Amino acid sequence: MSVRLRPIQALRLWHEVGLALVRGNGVDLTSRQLAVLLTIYLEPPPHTVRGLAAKLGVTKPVITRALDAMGDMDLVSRRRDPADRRNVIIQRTVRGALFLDELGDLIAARAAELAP
Amino acid sequence: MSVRLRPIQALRLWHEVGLALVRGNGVDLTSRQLAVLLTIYLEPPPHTVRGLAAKLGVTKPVITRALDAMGDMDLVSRRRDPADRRNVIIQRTVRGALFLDELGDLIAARAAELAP
DNA sequence: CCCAATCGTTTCACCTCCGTATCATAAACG
DNA sequence: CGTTTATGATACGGAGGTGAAACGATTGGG
Repeated sequence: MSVRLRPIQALRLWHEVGLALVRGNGVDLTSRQLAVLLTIYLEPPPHTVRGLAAKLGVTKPVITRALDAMGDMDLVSRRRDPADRRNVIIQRTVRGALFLDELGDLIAARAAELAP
Repeated sequence: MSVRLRPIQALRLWHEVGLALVRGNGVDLTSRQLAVLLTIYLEPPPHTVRGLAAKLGVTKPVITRALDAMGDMDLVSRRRDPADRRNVIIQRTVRGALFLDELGDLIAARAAELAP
């Protein structure tokens, strides 16, 4: 049980988590890359390059390159859609799920500290 | 009154706010720039380039350039410390305070929706 | 069939960011 | 004073991101 998060506490939450991500050792993602990753893991599949581009309001190459970068980090994977081979289906990976699990725990823990 | 924010809700919160920032028309900040801005506005002054660099675990040029960029957007301002003219004191601006007010409201509003 | 439409990728020129190294200025100290 | 130390800014090369445009691959409608 906790009181509603107030704006000042919300900023402190963003601040602390942002610091943890910036100082973070391993993965460092662009804000757009993180937005892509969260969309893939939180919204119902299937996910396509075009759909993600529209969702974020950016051009398709932005998505392609974000997927390249995160694919190299093994956070997502791609495969052709067998039904329509023009499409590319973006899939989750174990490492990506683990990364977001930890991020969710981090945010929730800081929120609990700020609004007990 | 709200239940404690759970990890999955925390991720949804980050996702929605991240989307709003990415799609947002106006100010476009790097995660490091936002971390600098939040530090300036949330932690007690005075703030110096060196102190901010240590706080974020980055080199001094990163801070100098972040301040350049955010100074152009009128989110922060700099002035020499009259006591020790080697130092630069980073100061808040009306526009920066307004931007962070709106961000705090945005986060708090989304959090209230997610964990009612 | 064939040709237009769709999808993801690639190319291009430009810009910004990063860290290292260096610089100019200013204070501290012998 | 002159030297050392400290601070912030700048130069530089490298890496990566961005949008616009063009490109292959694939589909589906006429």
